[in-house]
Amino acid sequence: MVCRTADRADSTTGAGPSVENAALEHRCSLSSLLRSFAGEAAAAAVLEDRYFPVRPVPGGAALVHEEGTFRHLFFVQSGTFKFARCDEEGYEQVLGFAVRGDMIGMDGIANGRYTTSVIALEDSRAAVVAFSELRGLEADVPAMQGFLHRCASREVRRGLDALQLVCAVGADVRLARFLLQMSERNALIGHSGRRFVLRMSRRDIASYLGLAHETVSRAFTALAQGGYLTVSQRAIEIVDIEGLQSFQRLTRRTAELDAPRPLPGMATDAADFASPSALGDCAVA
Amino acid sequence: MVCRTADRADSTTGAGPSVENAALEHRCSLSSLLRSFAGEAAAAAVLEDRYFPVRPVPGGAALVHEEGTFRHLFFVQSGTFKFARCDEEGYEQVLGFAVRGDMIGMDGIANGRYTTSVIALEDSRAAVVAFSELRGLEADVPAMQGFLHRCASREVRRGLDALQLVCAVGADVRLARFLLQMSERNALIGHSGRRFVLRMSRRDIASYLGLAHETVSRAFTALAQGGYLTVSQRAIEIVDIEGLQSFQRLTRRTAELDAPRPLPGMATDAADFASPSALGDCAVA
DNA sequence: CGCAGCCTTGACCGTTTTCAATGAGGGTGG
DNA sequence: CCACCCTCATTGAAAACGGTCAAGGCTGCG
Repeated sequence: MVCRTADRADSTTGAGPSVENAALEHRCSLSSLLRSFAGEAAAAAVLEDRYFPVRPVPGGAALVHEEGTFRHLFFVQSGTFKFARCDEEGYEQVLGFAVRGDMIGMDGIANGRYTTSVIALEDSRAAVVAFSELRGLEADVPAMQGFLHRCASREVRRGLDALQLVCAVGADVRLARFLLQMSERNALIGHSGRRFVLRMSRRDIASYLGLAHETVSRAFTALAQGGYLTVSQRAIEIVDIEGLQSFQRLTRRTAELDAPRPLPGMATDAADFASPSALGDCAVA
Repeated sequence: MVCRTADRADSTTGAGPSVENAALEHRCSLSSLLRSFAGEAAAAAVLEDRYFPVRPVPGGAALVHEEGTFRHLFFVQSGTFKFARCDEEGYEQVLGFAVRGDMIGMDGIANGRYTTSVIALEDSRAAVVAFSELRGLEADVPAMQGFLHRCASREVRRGLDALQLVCAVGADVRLARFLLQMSERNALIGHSGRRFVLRMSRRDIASYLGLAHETVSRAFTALAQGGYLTVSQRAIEIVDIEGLQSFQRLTRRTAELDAPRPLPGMATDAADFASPSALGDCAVA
């Protein structure tokens, strides 16, 4: 499964403290965790540091199994994971991807079982934190206040973004949105937003976008011919990011924008708006 | 449309003000909140009860605006809401629905702004709780321990379910999945899972499923002709729920089921299933 | 009663899926 | 070291599916 990824090295050492010896390879401090997941300020506010084990996951192996008992949350340190569910026929539906800075396992809290498998796409590492311990930490460490809530909120938002990505448009627009999203996430963790290597197969992308993998392939060549990007296997370079962004806005169903509902009740709430101007009228035409 | 409702605005400010006379219509106790959202046990454990304002939202009006400042979480008491985003062309993408027992607003915690509009599909009511107050409650009231985490987890899971629903299949299978999901949620809140009335228009369903509304209409008649259900406008009766469930499993791409990956790293996670030691073995081969 | 949305149905056309064939890259074992 | 196998990616061609356009029925409301 390929680790010809020279570029991975730096990302590994990225946030951590001194990764000098083997011992630290497999541990991760609370402060470095907070640095990645809650910002520098929170990390600096940690007085008494603590350490968590880090689990290395070889490419293709599972970090979490669908239906597995929930006990831990995971924080991606390096590498890439995919979330997936299998229906009983064995068809695998990819539901998302996680890179450094993403939390894994939230979905398990409610019912005590994870609801998706989480599989490494390359050799990866994730800090392992028992949920119970994390809750104790939230109570004890001021800098941790609301940590889980913010992580959870991010997850929810990411889910909504993913939904919006998948819905409502043609194949190449979907792919454009996907690539822009990957670009953005790459940039967020300090990599290039213009040049990057996709760590997932075409088939994974296709599953995620709800398309046939051949269609994804064709969409790639279409975007390349459109001059938006160059593709060489999984290596992507976005050469016209603005063009791609405006292309991505294209929605097929432009006809429906009229839906001029006169709105029966009116009582929306000014209060939710900070500023008076507000884009308020969006929802309710 | 706009808010000629300047007067109503105060209801947003939450906790405090004039909830005096209309009284119980517009208030909701902490214990009843917990009953719906965390179970009877939690509700019974409340010693000192408290009350939250309940906001009535007429059908078609917005409870929350995309981009609105995050201050409150909402707990649906009655009625139905849809989550939606508008792209700049004005096309409305529906991202989900909420009924009694669902929480609204989680997505706002991370960045201080809501990321979707939330619009009532019929006359509805939602309890309004300031986030800050809720956090205080979690600290003070034992029965509230972990309340937000569980709610958040449910949201995450719901998002994943929605994603899975939308992806990867033909139109009528999507509709079948949607209806089964609605059925299940209806049953969860004590209504019939066999007969129910959809509160959203075909267009909303279509947007949610990423289809044209005509296609949704055709899918309804297809399922009806298949003998799975009867449809009269928005009233649904599922007559063959097992049949519908097995139909829903049909994935187009059945060819891919072969993908018999022997899963290279297998070491996966005995840890996740296994006992307490769990984290010890992070050094999975 | 008549208007306005909503839902349904039909026909046509474009996109995507499916089936099939080919080539590139990597790993394994002779 | 090379042949072989396997997976991944790409491309072509035919067929199916869903989208778009258009028309008509249904329901609720003024």
